[in-house]
Amino acid sequence: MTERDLETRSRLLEAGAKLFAARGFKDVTVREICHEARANVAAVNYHFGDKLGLYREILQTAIDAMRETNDAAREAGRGQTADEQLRRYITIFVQRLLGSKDDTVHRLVSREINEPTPALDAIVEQGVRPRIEYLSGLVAEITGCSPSDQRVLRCVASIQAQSLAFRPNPIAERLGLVMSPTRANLEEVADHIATFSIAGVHAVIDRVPIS
Amino acid sequence: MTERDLETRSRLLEAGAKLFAARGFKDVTVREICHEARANVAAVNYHFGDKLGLYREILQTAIDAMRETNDAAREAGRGQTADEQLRRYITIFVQRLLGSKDDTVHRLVSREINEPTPALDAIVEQGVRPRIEYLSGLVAEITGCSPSDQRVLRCVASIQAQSLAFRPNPIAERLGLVMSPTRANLEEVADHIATFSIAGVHAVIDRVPIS
DNA sequence: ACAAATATCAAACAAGTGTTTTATACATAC
DNA sequence: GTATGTATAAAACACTTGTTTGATATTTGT
Repeated sequence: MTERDLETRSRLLEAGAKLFAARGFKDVTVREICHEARANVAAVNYHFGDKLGLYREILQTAIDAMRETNDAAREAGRGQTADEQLRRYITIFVQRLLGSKDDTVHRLVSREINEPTPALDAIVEQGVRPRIEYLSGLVAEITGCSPSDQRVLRCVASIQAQSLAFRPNPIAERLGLVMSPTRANLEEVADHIATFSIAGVHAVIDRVPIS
Repeated sequence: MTERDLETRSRLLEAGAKLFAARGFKDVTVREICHEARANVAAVNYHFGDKLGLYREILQTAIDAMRETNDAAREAGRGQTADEQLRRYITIFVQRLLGSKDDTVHRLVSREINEPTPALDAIVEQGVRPRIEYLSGLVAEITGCSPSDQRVLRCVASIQAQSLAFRPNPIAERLGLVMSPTRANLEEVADHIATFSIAGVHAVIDRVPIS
């Protein structure tokens, strides 16, 4: 491993992350990646075995970022009431999701959801499951139900779905619903999701007596 | 146009719809479609000009189905209170989305959202925009805000996001959150989204005074 | 300094893509 | 019946894909 090697290797990782996030695994060619990284066409196969090897390594850094966000969002709520923990979790999550200039991580994960590759398992186990389990625990505490109660899981799905919905996307764009990533707007969105969701959780549980 | 012609043409449409829904526009080859339809490789180009022509025609039937669902969901709430109109709209929508055995339509639209083709415009204008505008009007009526109020639009996004979230997907599957499409479960999910959302809408508006 | 391992490069490979061509069957109209 | 427009078929075309090859630098260990 020479210094130059590391440089080429990391340039490939960087270019690959950018392109995979923008257009998905299958739609990006190794030639594009190598051109973007100013490397030879054979570079990907030499350094990562094959295209999927490069993708896996890129995805792992995305997964690590998910875990980090997860930890930060949990930490933000320590010692608070369950409602407030939920609010802070949503806030941190939305800020990371919508507020960072580089949302490569989330775009990668989002792509993986819609066109799974063999690397999906790692995302689910290391990135998504911890998130769902924490939210389930929180909603269970709020409602007094079991974390595995179907009503709890539905609430978690509702919360998670909203958090992802406010990412810029071609449809919202075409509808003129540009959610510009202003700092103020960001807080408003996070506040919206939190308020909307907390009220939703309470309503769903109040509607039917706790089993 | 002989009878045999019509048969081949419609076989191509059928096979294309099935395959495009399952794997998206780019991932399906013309050869696959023609094989599935027991037609020659040149059949697609002969009958539809090119691959995109076939896709456009398939997608148009999906758009028509969206409009039909939209109309039915509106009709279901005639003469009711705004809250009840919203509840019924969500119910109809969720039933169509999750309850039909053949969800080709929604899978096609979903794919188009995540990897847009030149045909996305038609979906947005004819399928999505009417839906958003109706929901905006409804939420505006519930809250007393303008339909173009940012808070109203955020609520609409929250509602729509939840409706789409409960579709079976590889991640929910891997997490063991199998939402089996039972009839009972279907009603529960629709009820959950409606109750959760109506409470959410009221909470979001109560929190900040109406402008 | 020299040999061995490592990294880069241009070129080619094998497989697959959408599309076009050319020829043949088929139906319908005159 | 023959001509005409339509539909199907096999083959080839032009191009792109991920990957491999073999040669040439470059760095490293001694």
